[in-house]
Amino acid sequence: MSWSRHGRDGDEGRGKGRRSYHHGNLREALIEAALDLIAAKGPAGFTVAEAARSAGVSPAAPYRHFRDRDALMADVARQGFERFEAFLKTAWADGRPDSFTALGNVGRAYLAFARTEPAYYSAMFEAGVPLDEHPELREAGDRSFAIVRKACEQLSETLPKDERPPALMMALHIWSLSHGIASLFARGDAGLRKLPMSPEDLLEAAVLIYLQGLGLGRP
Amino acid sequence: MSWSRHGRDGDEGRGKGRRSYHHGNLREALIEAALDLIAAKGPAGFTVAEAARSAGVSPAAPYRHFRDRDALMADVARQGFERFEAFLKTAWADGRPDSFTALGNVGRAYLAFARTEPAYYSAMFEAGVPLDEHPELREAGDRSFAIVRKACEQLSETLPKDERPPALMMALHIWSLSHGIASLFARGDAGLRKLPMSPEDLLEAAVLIYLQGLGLGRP
DNA sequence: CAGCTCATGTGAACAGCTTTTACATAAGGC
DNA sequence: GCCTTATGTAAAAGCTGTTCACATGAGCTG
Repeated sequence: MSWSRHGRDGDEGRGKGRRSYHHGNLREALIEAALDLIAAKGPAGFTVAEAARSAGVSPAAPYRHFRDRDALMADVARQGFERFEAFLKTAWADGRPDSFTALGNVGRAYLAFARTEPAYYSAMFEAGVPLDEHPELREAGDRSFAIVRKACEQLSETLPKDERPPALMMALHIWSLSHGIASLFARGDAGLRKLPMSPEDLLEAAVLIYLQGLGLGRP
Repeated sequence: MSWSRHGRDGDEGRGKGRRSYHHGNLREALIEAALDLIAAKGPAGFTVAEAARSAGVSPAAPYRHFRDRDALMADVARQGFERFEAFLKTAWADGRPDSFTALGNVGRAYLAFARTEPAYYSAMFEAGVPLDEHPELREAGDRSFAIVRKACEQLSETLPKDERPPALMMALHIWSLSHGIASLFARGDAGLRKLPMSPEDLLEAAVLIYLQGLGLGRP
């Protein structure tokens, strides 16, 4: 919340208590405000005007930093994918202690991200930002996917060469499963379906069964 | 498109060429207009005003039939779930020729619906209609899910009693997988990710591997 | 058929949103 | 110290959702 404005400190950060004409860090302040709004009212409830208000600037100011509403949303999503990638990478931990366990950790991390950062997750997957008009978004998404792909590759290679399933397909399956569970049962808290078990357990069971079917049972 | 207005015919249906004061079938005309708009511009692009315009009535008229924008969207989604249920039920075909094959047909039907009715699918899963405020929506969704559950039950029962996986869990897994693939790769045509295989093949492979893992390989 | 009632439409209005335009301000390099 | 340029404002146009009082006419009741 303390965006600091070029290092000078003062009593800013209290909503409209801004003194200088220039904000100093409006771009990030807007993204942060957008995140709060999306978390509170869903991706459709986010408005440029309210983000501007919450950053203490006029409704026109955001357009110095973003072409339009979609561009702001796309930037939120891009930032989300970057954090997502880092989060998954940490969970994967270069395949330690073993690729089987590590892949399970990636799955849990996927759901944990959807649950603890529902605003990012919404912007990334549910805001309907057209990927064709925001190629940087697609690339950021691909980088996240690459982690899962890498994990599947490494796990697949624990099998003898002629029994290895195609890693790309595995990755697509596990990604789809995780995304399905996340968007049906594990995003935020509003308007979601109830479940007789935790989403994490549901995903873990599915992955175990799936890997069993590939001949990749627990080592 | 020819809503017929109490059976009388004339040259209506040409946009604003309506003669009588009362529309006669506004409710359904609005739902149809909403579907077209959602299909064309996504769930966020749909506006009550434009739906009213396309039905040839004033912007206030829709509020005689729907409490607000969300209520209209929820009704579209409800209708979508009803068609979805019927569609899945047909694909299931009471488990013929055998429950294994029939479950595969249900999966294909799931994706086919998402692809051929992207507007319904959007309204059902991506519009962010709060389920708590529209219980009839949740119930309609549950009825669709029940088909998948039934299919899993019947397939599970082809195994000896002590080897049967819990049908509810199976159904959740397969539903999540289908939904994940549908929303990542198989809805409409805009802004989606490319795939090295058809979504149908991707899903079929996943389900086969999953069932294999449960000890439910092809009979 | 006359008349009443009620569902369903209209028009006008308000508030809020997105986005553009012309103008204001200040930061930083010459 | 001045000039350029990035970044802010105010005002406006054209949308939107939604509500209000009022208009219309379909169908029942007598």
